[in-house]
Amino acid sequence: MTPTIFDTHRYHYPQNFMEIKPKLARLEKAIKKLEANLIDADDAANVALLKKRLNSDLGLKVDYASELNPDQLLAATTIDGKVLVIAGAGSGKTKTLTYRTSYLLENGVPPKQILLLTFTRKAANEIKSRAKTLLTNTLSDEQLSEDVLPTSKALNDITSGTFHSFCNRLLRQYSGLLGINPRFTILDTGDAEDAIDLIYKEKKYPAQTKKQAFPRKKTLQNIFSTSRNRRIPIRNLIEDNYPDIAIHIPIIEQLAVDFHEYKRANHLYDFDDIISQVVRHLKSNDKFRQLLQENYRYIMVDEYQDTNIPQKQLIDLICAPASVSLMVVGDDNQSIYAFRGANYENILLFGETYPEANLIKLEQNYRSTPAVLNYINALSAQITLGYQKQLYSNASITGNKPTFSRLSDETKEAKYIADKIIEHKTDYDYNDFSVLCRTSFQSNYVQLEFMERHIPFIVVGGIKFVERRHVKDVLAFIKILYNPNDTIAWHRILTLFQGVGAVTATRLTQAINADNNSFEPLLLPKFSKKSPQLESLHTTLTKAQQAESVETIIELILGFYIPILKTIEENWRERSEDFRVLKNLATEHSSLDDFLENLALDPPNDSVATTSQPDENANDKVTISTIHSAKGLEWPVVFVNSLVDGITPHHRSLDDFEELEEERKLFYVACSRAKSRLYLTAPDYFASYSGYFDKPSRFIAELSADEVEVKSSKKLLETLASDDPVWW
DNA sequence: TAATACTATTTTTTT
DNA sequence: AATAGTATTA
Repeated sequence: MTPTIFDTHRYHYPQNFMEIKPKLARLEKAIKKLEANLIDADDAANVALLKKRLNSDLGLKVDYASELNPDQLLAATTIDGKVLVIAGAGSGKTKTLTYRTSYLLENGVPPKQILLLTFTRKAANEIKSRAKTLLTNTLSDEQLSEDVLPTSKALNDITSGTFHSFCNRLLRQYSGLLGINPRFTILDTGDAEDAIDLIYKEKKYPAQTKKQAFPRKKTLQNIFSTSRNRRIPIRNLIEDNYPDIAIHIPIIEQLAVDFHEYKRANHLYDFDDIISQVVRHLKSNDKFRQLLQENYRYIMVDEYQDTNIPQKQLIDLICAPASVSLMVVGDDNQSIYAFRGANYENILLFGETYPEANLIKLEQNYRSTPAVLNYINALSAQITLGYQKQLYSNASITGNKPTFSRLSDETKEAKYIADKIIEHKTDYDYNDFSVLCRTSFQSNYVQLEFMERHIPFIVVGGIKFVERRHVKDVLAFIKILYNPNDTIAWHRILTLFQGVGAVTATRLTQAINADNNSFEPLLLPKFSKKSPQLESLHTTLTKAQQAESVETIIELILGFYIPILKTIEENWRERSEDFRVLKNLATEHSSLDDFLENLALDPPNDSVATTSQPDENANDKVTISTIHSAKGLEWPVVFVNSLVDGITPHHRSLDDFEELEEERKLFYVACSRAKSRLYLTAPDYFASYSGYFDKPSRFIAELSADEVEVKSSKKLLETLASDDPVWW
């Protein structure tokens, strides 16, 4: 093997490899087991099987065999049993799911029996609409009117969406059977943090010590969520990952219980509850479980590598009967959501969970040039654990090798990217470029540079529309109208007023809930004397309650809220722009619950404020995105910046083997977005409160120069040549 | 006692 | 920029 680009001995690697060795051994065993059940399109027996499936007199309308490659064809037409499809980057995963959906319908599977779970609602809708096109466009008008139209209409009856939207619907639809209130509201992460904070302050737990501060609400929410999604007791989680706060464990454990009870009492569900509560009901309620097992007979799960334990349990509970068909699709190289509780082991242990399961691999890549493909295959080889895979392409033109350039600082790095975009602009549109960043902060210099150079761009990732303070405020009003028990929303609104603080807000909320959720306590002198606005809040809410449409409700709320916003935010005018977006969204929804559900579970990620020049070049823009938000997307020219060890991989992941592996996969995701040109860049150093980083990313250093062209500055070599003490 | 003004500290990725 | 803790004001 050719020597690596830089000396990797200069990086320190995690030391906990030995501790997790037994776990890795178990995973390896499960992988081997499933590899033995590989259905390979090269196998003559499988080819014969395919012919039998397709050549019989089923009268299939779509010509599956000529439109799919042999492996895709196997995946699309294997409809019985449990199957894992490993779909490499750019291997036509969505296409395969589309054709499989169409194949199921053509084989007479009732659409109501199909459940399609995806990572985003957009992905689900894309599969459905493409399947519809497939079933209608390929046929003559004559055929269309006869048998296919009903089939394509049937697509509307397929249950599809994200895990969260599916479970949310179940909870509301089966509320009677489950004995719960269907008019619950959803707490996003920020709301959950506020709730935890509120409970902590109300309960006045005895302080354990003053020496070590009690953790922040954000940390607490994170601990609770991770504990549930990864099934790790709070105590173990804190001892392992937050040793500083171990002294507070008893209170944190109590707080977790109180938080849970609080949510149940007030009909509040956080993101984790939505899934976990359904799982809990599935386990304990036989009727509910049987009902779902009878309803859903053909289940497809996309992005399986990013499922967490409760999501896996949900699938397993519904798919328990052998007769239920399950196909999970994913790429173990692209599991990048462990921080959110995703468990990369799920996809690796599929063969252990379902001993009879089969494996199909899609390895032909339709996205990248061979030069790019060589590079991402080399990256893939660095990933320790996973299914055997080698992406290949039939493209004849090799294309350009990815390049790695080191610039003196972040400004120069941004300039370099802008220069390259201008250089290539003659051959490409702005739409064809994207800049992918490890953290949203890493895009700041790029944004500034683009603004100066008048390069239009759109920012994806980072603070989202619904997380903006003023949007959350307005939504709080709507939540109250839907679920007057939403104490978190009440608290948010009441503390907006001068003269009303946490204490008054809590008392008032309690008074309202105690009065059968009537708004009358707002008018009680003991409260109304605190702020004159309480009375006008009462008027506004009462009017809004009688309003006909979501739009009217928002108009009423804005009339009340904007004057308040003026007093608390300097840039209220700018912020008010977002309300236009909100009103537009409102027109798309007929009911409050529909509107709230969509904002919580399928939030719009682009808002007006994050685009550079409104209207001008309206549709031709460079995408600046976090790597996470870029998953599943592709661009002809991709830049990956900040490739400094400490940013990519992130310094918080350097000490843990599994976390470092995830960073590696994250880099793999970034690079595999590129179709023909891949530019990797790093500044000479990066300095912030978190540390000083000046080595190029180890992910660059580990590879040989065969796959990547290094355009190194002198500084890079100097950095690596100096004999730094290891603890630097 | 409650609200708010001020100060020090901390910010990876997100359905 | 947001949060937590502390000091000050009503």
